[in-house]
Amino acid sequence: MSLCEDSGPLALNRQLCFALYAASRAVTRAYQPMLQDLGITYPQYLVLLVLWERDTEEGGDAGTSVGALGERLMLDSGTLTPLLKRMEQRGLLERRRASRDERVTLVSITDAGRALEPRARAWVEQQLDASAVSRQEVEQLHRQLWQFLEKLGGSG
Amino acid sequence: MSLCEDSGPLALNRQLCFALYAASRAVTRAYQPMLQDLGITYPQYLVLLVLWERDTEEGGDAGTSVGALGERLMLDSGTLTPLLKRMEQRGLLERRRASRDERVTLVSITDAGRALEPRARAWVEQQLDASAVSRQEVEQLHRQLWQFLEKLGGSG
DNA sequence: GGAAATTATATTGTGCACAACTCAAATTAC
DNA sequence: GTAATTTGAGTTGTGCACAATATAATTTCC
Repeated sequence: MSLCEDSGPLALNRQLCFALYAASRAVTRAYQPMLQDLGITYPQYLVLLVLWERDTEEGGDAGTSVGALGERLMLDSGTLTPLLKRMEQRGLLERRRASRDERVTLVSITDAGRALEPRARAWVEQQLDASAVSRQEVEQLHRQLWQFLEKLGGSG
Repeated sequence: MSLCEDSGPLALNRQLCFALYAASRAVTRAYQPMLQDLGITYPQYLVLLVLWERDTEEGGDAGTSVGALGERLMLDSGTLTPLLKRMEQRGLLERRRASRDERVTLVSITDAGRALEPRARAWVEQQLDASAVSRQEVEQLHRQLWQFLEKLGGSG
């Protein structure tokens, strides 16, 4: 790919920032068949991943606050609030105010939301098996990305 | 980071897809001070990178078609057309129809657009020098991302 | 050479991201 | 105990992404 080969004063860094940007969108595109089948979007899927996870923990059904979701997904309320409302309208989750602190909105998964988990899991497993990318490559890339993310966060 | 450590049925793949998504947004955030200084957005910066590059080639000023830009940035006309119109309004580039083929819109950089290049380059160089991430790490991550992108494209 | 198919861009509509702001509830300081 | 501050969601406005569609110019095929 020519983007990967040429050089120039801005080339090195552009390529990392652009490679990240392009790879992120490519992965979202790769998820589209599954997401369309489930009737959700990619960020909605990420929200479900967090809720599914909390759901299987003990004492899980207290709900997850919008703030906790945002910290986990690195998204703010301006993104999450309308997204969660759409998911609530589709019956995938419920939102209610916390009685202990009325400022907090607690989100909890519904049965309809739970029902999507095995379908998503099956698809992901199948993709990993069928993929040209080995699990080892996936793990290595993942590790490097988190190292990079931590250094970005630490240095500004 | 707990996102990087826990496990579960959907964990491995989620972490790569989410790591890419989070890293891409983190990089965009890291560019914000420079972008705000130049008065542009991140995708607009990517467009300028392509135009700056073509500008320094010989016979560069024939302009770049919307299609060529889209292929390079992996974006379609639905994204590019309004973005390019905003950049045109800010005087960073010009759009005109190709005389050889009236379907084609040619984009060419203006002096105002050219003037941003040294400022962007200086900032990027400075960031690379000041960063906690070594150039070697940047290069390795970049290489792996392109390998991954090529495999994604090849296998679906 | 004219109808049909193709191509390049533009338009429309939905859903993120995110900055900036509002507002109410809770905390703190005094 | 109440005024000032902080905190957690929500709102508003701008700008991507991208699917689906539209439109007009070009090419292809008889």
